[in-house]
Amino acid sequence: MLSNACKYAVRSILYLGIHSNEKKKIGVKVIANELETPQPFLAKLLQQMTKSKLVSSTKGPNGGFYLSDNNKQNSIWDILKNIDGTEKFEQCFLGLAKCGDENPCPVHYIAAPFRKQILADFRDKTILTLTSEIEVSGKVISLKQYEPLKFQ
Amino acid sequence: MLSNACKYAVRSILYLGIHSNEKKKIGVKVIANELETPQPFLAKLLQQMTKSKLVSSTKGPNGGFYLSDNNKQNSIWDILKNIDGTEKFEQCFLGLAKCGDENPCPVHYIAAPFRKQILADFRDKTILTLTSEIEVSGKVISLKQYEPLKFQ
DNA sequence: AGAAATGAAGATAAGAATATCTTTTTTCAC
DNA sequence: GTGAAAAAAGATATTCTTATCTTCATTTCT
Repeated sequence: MLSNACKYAVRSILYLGIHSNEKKKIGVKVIANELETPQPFLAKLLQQMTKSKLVSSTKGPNGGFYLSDNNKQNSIWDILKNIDGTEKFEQCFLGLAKCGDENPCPVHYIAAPFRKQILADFRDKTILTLTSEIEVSGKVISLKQYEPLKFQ
Repeated sequence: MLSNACKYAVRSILYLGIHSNEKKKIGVKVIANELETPQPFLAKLLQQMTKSKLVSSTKGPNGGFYLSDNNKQNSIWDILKNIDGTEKFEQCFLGLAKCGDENPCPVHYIAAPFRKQILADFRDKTILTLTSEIEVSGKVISLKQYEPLKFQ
């Protein structure tokens, strides 16, 4: 559904949302290791996201990546926009230019409601909301493949 | 969402479902032209689908592709399975191996219901059902980009 | 039987996504 | 200020998707 790049991006931002802040920065090596993603590839993604203000960073010793309070006000949708672009979610399922409610393709009414809902959810929830939810609910989340992190 | 290949595949099968039968076969050139898809690429796809019994074909003059009654009993899901594979729809949205209802990732409850529903719809409806729906409802469908086909 | 129409099969090419490697710049600690 | 740690930037490699081209095989029609 998402590209690998985008999956890594979302996961790394959620990871930073939970584990980092202005005072506690985290290096690529640690993040890549925790999330089990290819390290240099993730580095590129983090650079890109730093440029577009989704993530913050500082260089030098004790430097690394973190989310500022501002960064935490972004949504999953903002990440998708930056990495994959949003066409995938806004286009007709069969790639037809003129598909819409008045001119539905054969699977329009199967795919459209989903698209609408997921889009709304991804736009409305901030990173802060998401990470709070995770922490408050005490749910297990599985950012690392075989070693789910527990909260609460 | 789907690969181009898969979009072309679905559209060509729906097209054949509506316009072809054992007595009326249609050549690649016509299909590719009607659907505005790259011709040689579509040819490959149709060959592949013929091999896996999603489509029927005969060679020679007046030959071409068509859907047998059997072919029409397949579903959209069968096409996806054959072209893209179904991982995309069955995997966790963030690509996490252990994500599931008991071990949800942060966006699991946003993505999962949709996935479940769309999967069910695509599995349950046969090509025959879909094409009948299209014809019965009198709806406009837009298989060709700027010249929607009308039925009824 | 022979010619023409059509799909089948195989080889090749172009582009994007994925991934890595190397060099440069910045910052901190001493 | 010097050295080390870290991100930033740029160059390169690999794989997958998308697409095309060429040749072969089959069928129909006369």
